[in-house]
Amino acid sequence: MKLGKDFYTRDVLSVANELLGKVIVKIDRGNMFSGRIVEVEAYDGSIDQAAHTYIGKTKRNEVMFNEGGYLYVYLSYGMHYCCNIVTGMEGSGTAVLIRAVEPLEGVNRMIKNRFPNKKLNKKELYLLTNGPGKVCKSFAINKNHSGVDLTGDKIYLEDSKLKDIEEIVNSRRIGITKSAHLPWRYFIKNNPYLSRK
DNA sequence: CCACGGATTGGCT
DNA sequence: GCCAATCCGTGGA
Repeated sequence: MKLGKDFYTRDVLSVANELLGKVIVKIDRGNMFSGRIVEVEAYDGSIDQAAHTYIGKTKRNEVMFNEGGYLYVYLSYGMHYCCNIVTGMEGSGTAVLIRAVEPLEGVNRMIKNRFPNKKLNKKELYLLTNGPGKVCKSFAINKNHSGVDLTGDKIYLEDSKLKDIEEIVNSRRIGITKSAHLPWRYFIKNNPYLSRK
């Protein structure tokens, strides 16, 4: 079942927690990609200097000020796209970065997107979507998808339960220097598709 | 106008 | 473990 508006228009930390285990789906001209979310990070412009929205509304970050339920995509280090789930009420400037997923459907096409001329062995399959840039590359998500309505049918999330044995843990966020102490990275303990242990 | 640096990745040591 | 690649948003002159 597709997650509705109410799921997204809540506080960012609750959404971040509950995104774990949910399935992100992209349908592009009949091609379906899907993956189970296993690692996320929360960003909150009101108190978090690492959030793009901390400096106020600009052309780049305006989508992140939408009400919850939109996709915010930005270019990282000049070469990788990263995608976020916008949360909260309009103007809150909060979002959850998707850092890693477990590939489900469309795996062969993901491999093509990530490694155009390469055959993968079993170990390399774990490198397909274990990082925010890798997820976007596999799913062919780019800046054109920034602002996509997640209650539509291009990109959306499906409800799904965590397995009984799975445990959610948290840590500091990865790759930032500002507000680095905030423990806003959430992930499924011991999942093989994490970007880091 | 220009300089700086970042929510990353992959290849090499 | 270290570091280059590569772009553009942002802020200061």
